[in-house]
Amino acid sequence: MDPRSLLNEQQLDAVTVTGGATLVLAGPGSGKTRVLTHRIAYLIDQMGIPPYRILAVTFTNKAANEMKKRLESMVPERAQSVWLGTFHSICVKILRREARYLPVDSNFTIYDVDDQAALIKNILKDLNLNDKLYRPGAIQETISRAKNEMIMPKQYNIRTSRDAKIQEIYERYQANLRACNAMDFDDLLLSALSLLYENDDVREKYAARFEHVLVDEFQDTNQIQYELVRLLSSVHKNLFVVGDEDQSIYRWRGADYRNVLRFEEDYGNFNKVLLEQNYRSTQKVLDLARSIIDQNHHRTPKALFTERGSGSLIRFYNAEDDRDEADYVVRTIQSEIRKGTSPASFAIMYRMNSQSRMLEEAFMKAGIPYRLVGAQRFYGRREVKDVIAFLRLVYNPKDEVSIRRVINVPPRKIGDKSVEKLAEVARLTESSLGDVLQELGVLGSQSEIWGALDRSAAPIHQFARLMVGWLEIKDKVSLPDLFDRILLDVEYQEYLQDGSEEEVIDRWGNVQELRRQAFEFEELGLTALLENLALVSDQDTIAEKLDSPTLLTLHAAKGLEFDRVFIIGLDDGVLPHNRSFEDEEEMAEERRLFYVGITRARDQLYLVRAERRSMFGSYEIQFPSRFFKDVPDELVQMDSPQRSSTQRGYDRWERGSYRNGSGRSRRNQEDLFFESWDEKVTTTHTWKSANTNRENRVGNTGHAAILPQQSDAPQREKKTEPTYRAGMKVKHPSFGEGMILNVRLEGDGEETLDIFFSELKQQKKLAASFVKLEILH
DNA sequence: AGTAGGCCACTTTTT
DNA sequence: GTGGCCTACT
Repeated sequence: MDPRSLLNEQQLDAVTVTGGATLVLAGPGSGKTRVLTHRIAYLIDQMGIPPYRILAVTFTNKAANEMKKRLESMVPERAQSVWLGTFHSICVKILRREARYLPVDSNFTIYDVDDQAALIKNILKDLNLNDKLYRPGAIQETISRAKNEMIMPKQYNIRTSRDAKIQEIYERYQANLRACNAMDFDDLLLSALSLLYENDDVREKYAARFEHVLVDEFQDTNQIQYELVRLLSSVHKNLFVVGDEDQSIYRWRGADYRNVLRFEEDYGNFNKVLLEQNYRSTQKVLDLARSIIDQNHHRTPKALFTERGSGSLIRFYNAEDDRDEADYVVRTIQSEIRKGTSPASFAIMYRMNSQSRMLEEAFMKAGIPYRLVGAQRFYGRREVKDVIAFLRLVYNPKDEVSIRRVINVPPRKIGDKSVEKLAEVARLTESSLGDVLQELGVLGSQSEIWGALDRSAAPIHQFARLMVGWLEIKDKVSLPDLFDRILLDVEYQEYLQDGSEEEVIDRWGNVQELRRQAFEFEELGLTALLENLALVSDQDTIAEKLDSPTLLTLHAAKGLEFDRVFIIGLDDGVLPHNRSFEDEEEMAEERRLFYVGITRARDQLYLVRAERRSMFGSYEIQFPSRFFKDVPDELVQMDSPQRSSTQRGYDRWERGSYRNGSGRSRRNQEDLFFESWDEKVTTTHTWKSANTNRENRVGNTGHAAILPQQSDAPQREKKTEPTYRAGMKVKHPSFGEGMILNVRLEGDGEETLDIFFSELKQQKKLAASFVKLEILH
């Protein structure tokens, strides 16, 4: 293999650079993966580095698998010995090996968000906390954030009484994880890091082993991951990182692209290589990408260039509504396919998974098969989780979350009361739910616990015996046999029979898919299967070969490329998402997300938006994405019929006529609207009729193109001066007379009023633009 | 203990 | 619009 013939000058520099730390700043499509794989091959083949002394870390399994595949073709056999995987999988590998240093056993279970939520719910029940006030999901996120910042329960900063409660939950949560012999996603990284921090010999062992450490997508590392690679490369100091700050889209997950700057500080005389030649896109695509990303500050400007030629114009379609948007996409693809374009060359990208629905319907109607990445969440399906829970409790009988999940599946007359009783016994005997069940399974009515169980004793005993049976055979029979035995024992197939026919087929099909995986992992065993199930997301399990258009989120699109890319939902509030409106950094990230989407396209890019969009079952008027403001006119060709360029969505943005009508403020108004309505006034009815009216209006006029400017819809009219003052007396059509207590002028020009209504004897918060208030004096 | 019917939150993005 | 979850009934 001669790397010289396959690489450009910059790439070759990166591949062959020696001596310490190297930072490669790689623009999109600049051959980043090629550089990484070639470098690994080069180290093995030319530098004589033993493959097992190389560690390469990626963010997604997809990336890891891709690299594995390429490496395999370059240095056959030897490629397998390279430590190559995601941060999480590498950490698991280390943790299982070094379990003697850990508070868990080597067969620990990995808990996903659902498991975490289940655990938190149990704790909330124990603490008698209202799960409306303490939402398990929110607490889970809070704990996760703390862990990402390396804050342990004891260090948790308490400022409010709620913080105190959260700290208590956090503390119990960690204790329960330990008791369940389990780790959550964050623990995998955090425990690995503290293992290396606290045990010099362990750190030495790994750091001495890894002569070369390579990191992909370095801009997406968080603090913990940064520390991990720093420690793992601390002996040989051959750290090679590849990244692009413009493609950093995981800030919300703790990613900190400033790690690039930290790198520059921590490794004084490092090598820096810029990869600027783009091999993917046409110049038009790159021009657009550049005009979008150049609006972001604090970045290393890159001069991306291509030799692929100018290419065709970016096409823009301003859809009437989200159905029209989906129809446009499908229509366009259909006509291209008829012209001979391969269906697989298309990708449709969107901000939120929920946006795929309309597309799926349109594709189905057109009879075009499609490939959906993520979303559907195979692993989130009830039957899949059930079966995995059975396998997990066999693998790790301390796994209380899994036991609780399936102890009464299929229903065998074991209710909450009985489970709590068992859990109480476990607590008193300082054992686990699994231990208690095992004792019951073995001793039956001889067990001391038996007496306490009354009616549920028999069914519990039955389940316990099954469990003991599985534990006995788990090391003796093959994985598929164990799998079948469990399903037969609990009569799972029969259990799935109720429900509609398609549903049954669907569910059982999912179980069969798991069974197929059990066969696939027959050699590697239960540990590997469960690990794969925990760490490999749906994103990675999509059939590669399918010759169909791909539907995926912008996040999922990173690292991929397609001939023809649609980016849909370019509305303010969708992309950029309205949760980013308040925070400049988050807005910059939305822009990067858009940039990532644009740069996935090789030849043709389509930008699509919709003037109305159904959300939560009702229609909402949308305004064009503010990013349109940075799209140069000369790059765009209009695809919308009956539309002149002045009707192009973003002109309205320029006019500023709806700046106040950003998605965020509209959402707020809606919330306020709901809040302001008393239950007696049948909220939904009022709201629905408002929608129907709006719909009718659109229906009557036929085309959105000849609609009056949506932004001028009367109920959206914005004020720049407060109309109301505290102390004013007003009359509300439903609430009657009231006194204004407080007026707040939001940043977006919206007035929020606190009004005390004397008839209702109630204070209400109202959005001024939403209600017709008569000023009395 | 199981179930039906009503209520509600849901829609960022992922290992 | 819908699925998950709680409550109240059987």
